[in-house]
Amino acid sequence: MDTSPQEYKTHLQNIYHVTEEEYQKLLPYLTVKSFKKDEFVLFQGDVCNHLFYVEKGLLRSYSIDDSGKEHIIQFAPEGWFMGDRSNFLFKQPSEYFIQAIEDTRVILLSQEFNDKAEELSANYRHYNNFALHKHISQLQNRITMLMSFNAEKRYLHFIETYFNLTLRVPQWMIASYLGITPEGLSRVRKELARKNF
Amino acid sequence: MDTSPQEYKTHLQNIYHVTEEEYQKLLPYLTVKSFKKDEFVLFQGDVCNHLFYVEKGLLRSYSIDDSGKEHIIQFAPEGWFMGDRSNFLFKQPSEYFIQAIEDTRVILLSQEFNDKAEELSANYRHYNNFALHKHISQLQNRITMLMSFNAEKRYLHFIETYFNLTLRVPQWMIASYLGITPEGLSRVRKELARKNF
DNA sequence: CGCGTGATTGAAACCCTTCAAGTTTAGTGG
DNA sequence: CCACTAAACTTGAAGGGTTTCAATCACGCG
Repeated sequence: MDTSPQEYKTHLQNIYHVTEEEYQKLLPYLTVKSFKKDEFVLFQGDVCNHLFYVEKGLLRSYSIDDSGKEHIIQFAPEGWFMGDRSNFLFKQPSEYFIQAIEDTRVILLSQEFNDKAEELSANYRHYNNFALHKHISQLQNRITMLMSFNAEKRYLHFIETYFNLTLRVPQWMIASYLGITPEGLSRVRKELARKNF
Repeated sequence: MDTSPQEYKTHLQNIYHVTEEEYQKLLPYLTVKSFKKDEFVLFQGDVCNHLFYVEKGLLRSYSIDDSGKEHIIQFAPEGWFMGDRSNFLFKQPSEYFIQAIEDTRVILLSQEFNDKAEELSANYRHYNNFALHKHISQLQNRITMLMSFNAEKRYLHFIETYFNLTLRVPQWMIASYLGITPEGLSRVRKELARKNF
């Protein structure tokens, strides 16, 4: 066991206002797991049976396209969720890898947890609905960015939105997330420095 | 009134297995509205108070970026939903325009409808959850496509996925959806014809 | 018929990638 | 703690895919 059950509770209280009674009923559906830097949380092709809540550390999810190129889908630092949401519910093989960028401790939430929590608490239902809509909003912004921003704008948008990550994530991963090459990003940064940004 | 209430029912039955009793309670939260070709269903900046279910016709949603360029977010033919999901729940001003590409009849679902339906029916909750996850899955695919496909692949992917739309939607709109210029798409098509595709 | 919109085509320009080489940084074992 | 090595980052030159701009063609509709 990685952490005491008490820690779960704090997280559920943070996530939504869980009662003691609900908490006792949900406890069996939660697991804590730790991953070392570079370790894989999920492999492409495996079924993603859990949603991962990052307690500490940093995860990334990415796919590999036909030409063997990596594309980073998402970063998840402390307090964020990670998972192949599109295949979690449908129990399809995941299209993504999930890997630890730092030593990371995650809470695993199973589909049963979700079902049970939704059954028990209207509060959780609202919270979950909120989270899904937030996710949609974020994906939509990403699409808009990919369609209308050039490399420089994308990078500026990234450091504006995820400033804390720019220091923890290697540059080539940021490039991959932005849909440009590492060389491309290097040149963008050089140009920004020249304009003494 | 555009259509008889009876038509609503069929749609709710299609969407999920609504009972007669539930249906009677939900009826007040639904409206039907018709739009002529090119008419606007929603303007950027307005609050999107409804989700739109397309009964007949075809809608598009799009944003306009800083340089004045249109970017098509989504098409919605019969049986599809349309709406600014990211701002519907949060009642924020919409970032998108929604416009009718053909004469279109839609059912307007208010937030109250959603709340009420979720309260009444576990069936609806599951359905709604399913729909949100499907939406996430679709957005994720779009991002992967934008990051790893060139113009030709994007177009081939489009006609494979939405073949019925290629005949109803003007070419420049498809180009906008794919994130390329109309000229670019024209050249892609020429090249595909040359390779007698 | 003529006008406006959409589609096509060509030439030049641009942004970004690719490839290759060099430099810096970070981690490991002696 | 230094030396060594691999990985990350930088830089340059060449090339490719797409855009931009402008002109032309095709078509549908009042």
